[in-house]
Amino acid sequence: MSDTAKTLPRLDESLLSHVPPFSKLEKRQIREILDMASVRRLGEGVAVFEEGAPAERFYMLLDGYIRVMRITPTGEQVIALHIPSGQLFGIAKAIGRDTYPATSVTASEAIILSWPMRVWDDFVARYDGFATETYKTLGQRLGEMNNRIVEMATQQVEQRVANALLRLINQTGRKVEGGIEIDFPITRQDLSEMTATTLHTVSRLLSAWEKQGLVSSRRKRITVTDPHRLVLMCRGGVPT
Amino acid sequence: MSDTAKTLPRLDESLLSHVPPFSKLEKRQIREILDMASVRRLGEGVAVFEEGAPAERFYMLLDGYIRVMRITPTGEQVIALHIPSGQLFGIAKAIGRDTYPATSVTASEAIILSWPMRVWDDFVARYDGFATETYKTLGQRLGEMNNRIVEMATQQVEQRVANALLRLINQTGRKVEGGIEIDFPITRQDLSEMTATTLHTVSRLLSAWEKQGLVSSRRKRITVTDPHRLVLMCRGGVPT
DNA sequence: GACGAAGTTTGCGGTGGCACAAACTTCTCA
DNA sequence: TGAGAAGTTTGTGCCACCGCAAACTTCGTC
Repeated sequence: MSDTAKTLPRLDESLLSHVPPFSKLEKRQIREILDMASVRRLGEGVAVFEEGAPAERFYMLLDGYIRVMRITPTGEQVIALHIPSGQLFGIAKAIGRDTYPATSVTASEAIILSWPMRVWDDFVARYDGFATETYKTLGQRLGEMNNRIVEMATQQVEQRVANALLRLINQTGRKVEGGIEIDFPITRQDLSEMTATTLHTVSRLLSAWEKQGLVSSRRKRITVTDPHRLVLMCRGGVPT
Repeated sequence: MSDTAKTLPRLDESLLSHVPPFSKLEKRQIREILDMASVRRLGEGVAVFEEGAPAERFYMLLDGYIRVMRITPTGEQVIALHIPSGQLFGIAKAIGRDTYPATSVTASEAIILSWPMRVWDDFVARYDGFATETYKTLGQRLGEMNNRIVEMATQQVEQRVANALLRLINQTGRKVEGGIEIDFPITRQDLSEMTATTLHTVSRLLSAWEKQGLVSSRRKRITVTDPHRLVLMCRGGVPT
């Protein structure tokens, strides 16, 4: 289970000192927290925990990206959201659950800390700002889910895909020459699972947008070259 | 604003003593809480608060039903969920927000208590079990939204409407002769806004189901007469 | 009890985007 | 360097569902 945990060097306090849930703490407290943590370095596409499993640990993503997904009885996958580094995840206890509500998979190479769920209440009680910041990110995710529901209910596929792309570059975008690139490998299939459509339709849309100079893409990589015109796309606007 | 607040008699402790967020408290504490509360009795279809407005108060629904909805820039409405009596709502502070994330409208006549948001932190700190129970209902709502996303992404209209009906009778159902009735007035339009379809399609489905004896409906009232066969409908099963 | 408003039913035609299929490109690893 | 796997592109046919339209029913109200 915790194979790679011991192989890494002792963790430095600076790792957590600028991460919101811990930013108000003193060095001494961060030391305490780090000493309780396990570290793991994971490759791409590795499951951190599965939907329905007992929530025995909670996690902090130090580097990389996490994809939160659910699987239907018929085997279809739906991607709920992506988590960027610096956020807690798997915090079932915060919403009064004792099993994980969804599956978490690494969307890129990732480094994660984790603690046994039993120390959760301690964290909340002892560390100033921890609870507040945690519930703030919870609120953000809730808002995001809310938006997705509205989108799926009212928008066409084209607009949903455009929205998904914009959200990705906002949250996980990296400036490169000629635009903003999504910072982790993402396939047409992934994008289709985020927008409730098929990889074929996503492929067609991206091809069309590429011809119009809105995006440029390689295998598993997508760069948005003209975010502004992509925004217009979201409002149901017809191109050119 | 708070016109009807004073017209009601002094509130009895028994009102809150069995409601989860307060069930662990002593009579004395409940008295404190009630003395801080404003009461309002509202008719059907009245907005309690609007999306985006500053979250100045939080609410407890004592009787009736609340519909949580969002409105798109183009004026389309999407119903996010229904809240049954005994639950808190408008608890923006719990998710680190200072504006309401959605609009709340009464789905039936309703009686609501409310407190200024400034006492929220006091409630959390002073009253045992308040925070825990609050986050539990938050978790339930989150889970419900999550399910809706998966449904909308993977299921056909017929299955979504069946699911919505079942959810409604589970959460807000009332046993009547010949089945379980949804406990508040609900139109085809409402149902369509819950399932991302049109009132026409909902009407057609209900008509078909009525002929098959699955449901029976009058204007603004729907009774599920054969929940079991409706469950089969959700799995994509074709009717007899 | 008659009028209007609100809610419901039903018909019909059009279409967005899915299902199926097949070829092509890019990566990985031996 | 070559073979297979993984990911992408593109074409074709079709149908579930929406949009529009019109008639009908139920309810509230003066």
